[in-house]
Amino acid sequence: MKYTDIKDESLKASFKENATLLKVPKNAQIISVGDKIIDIPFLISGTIRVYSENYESGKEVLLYYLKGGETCFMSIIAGLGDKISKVSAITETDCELYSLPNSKVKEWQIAYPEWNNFILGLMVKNYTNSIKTIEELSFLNIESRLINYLKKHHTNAGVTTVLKSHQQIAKDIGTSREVVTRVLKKIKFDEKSVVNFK
Amino acid sequence: MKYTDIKDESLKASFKENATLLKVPKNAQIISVGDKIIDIPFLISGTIRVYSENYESGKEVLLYYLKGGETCFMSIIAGLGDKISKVSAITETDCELYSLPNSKVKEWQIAYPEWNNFILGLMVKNYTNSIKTIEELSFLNIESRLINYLKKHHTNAGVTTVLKSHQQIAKDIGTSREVVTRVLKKIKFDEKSVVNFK
DNA sequence: AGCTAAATGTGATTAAAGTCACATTCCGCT
DNA sequence: AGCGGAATGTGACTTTAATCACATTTAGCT
Repeated sequence: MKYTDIKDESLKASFKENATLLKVPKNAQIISVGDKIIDIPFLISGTIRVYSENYESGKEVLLYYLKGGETCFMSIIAGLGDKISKVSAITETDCELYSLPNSKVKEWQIAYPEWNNFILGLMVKNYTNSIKTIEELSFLNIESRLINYLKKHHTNAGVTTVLKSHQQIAKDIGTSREVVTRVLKKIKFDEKSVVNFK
Repeated sequence: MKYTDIKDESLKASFKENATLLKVPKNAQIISVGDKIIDIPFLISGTIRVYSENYESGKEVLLYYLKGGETCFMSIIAGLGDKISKVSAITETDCELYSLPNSKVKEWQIAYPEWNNFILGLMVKNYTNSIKTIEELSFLNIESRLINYLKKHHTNAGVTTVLKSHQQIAKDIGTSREVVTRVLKKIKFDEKSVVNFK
């Protein structure tokens, strides 16, 4: 469920009242590890990449992408907990978003049953997703993980088209550029492939 | 926060009223992938291992252990969502637990602010934990993962003592028994080691 | 004490993925 | 059209961990 689907008029009014509309340019570092989380972003348009990074190795893992109508569960978690972000987030395109003080999350849970449902829905979706990621990392080889990635991150509805560079894909699945190039070439010639290339 | 810390008398009474006390023997498969989740376990005593398994490879990954006073967040998630478990759980020792119909989780969230806080606390703890697992799987080699595992799963307060066989440890961190044996031997001789062995 | 099964130890080999080093191709720009 | 930087392609090599195939040790039991 998206925050844009909220029906309760009074809740909608509260949201408007407390949220600040922000425009953020492409490639802006919205959150870095260690930042204090005071506001929760509710995306109107654009794409935000939420990821975890390891400074020693320079490696990253994608946690999820945020698109219009979505909000960052990790920010909600940080806002409810110690307020310190364990992850980073960067805009991949120009973005418009509402910025909501994290105190509202808890406050509205008591005041608005619909908000409570919304948060529970986020919790189910995001936790399930993180378990899936753990399973992928534990059980699948790079080829399968790449195939899953392509299926998940295509842009057109029917045809699977990924508009990213091999480098970007490599960062998302936590491997190197060469490996992506090689495996991608292998997949092209394999029957397995459900993915169409340019 | 543990469920045993709940203060609200009326909530405590509701819990007593709706929960069923169960005794489960050692090595009982409490939940398997695909099972319908109707009840949420609240552990009184004993240890339950919650894990994800891959049938093709026979591999597993530990998600977490449950001990006295704890409850299974994955069950709560399943109970709130499609009710189908994506994970498995087995008792590692004889266990005593309260079994609570999953419908109460949502119901009490509205009725009892303390319950709402309890669920939010679980959410923060479990989500944070799952992100940590993702980071470990992505960034650390087996040696570091094993060290982290030993630190986390020791039994005595001061001295790190793990009472499991190499086979069990291997299952938990998703590798093979030989690798655990080898790495464990290496760690013993390394300065790195913070772990005491028998 | 002696038997057995479980647990641990270890070398050799294989497989998967990461790294290095460089060639080639593509694409935006004036 | 042509220049330059980004993106892709590829061989060779290294590293890490998994697998195989046994040997040895330990612990529980009568």
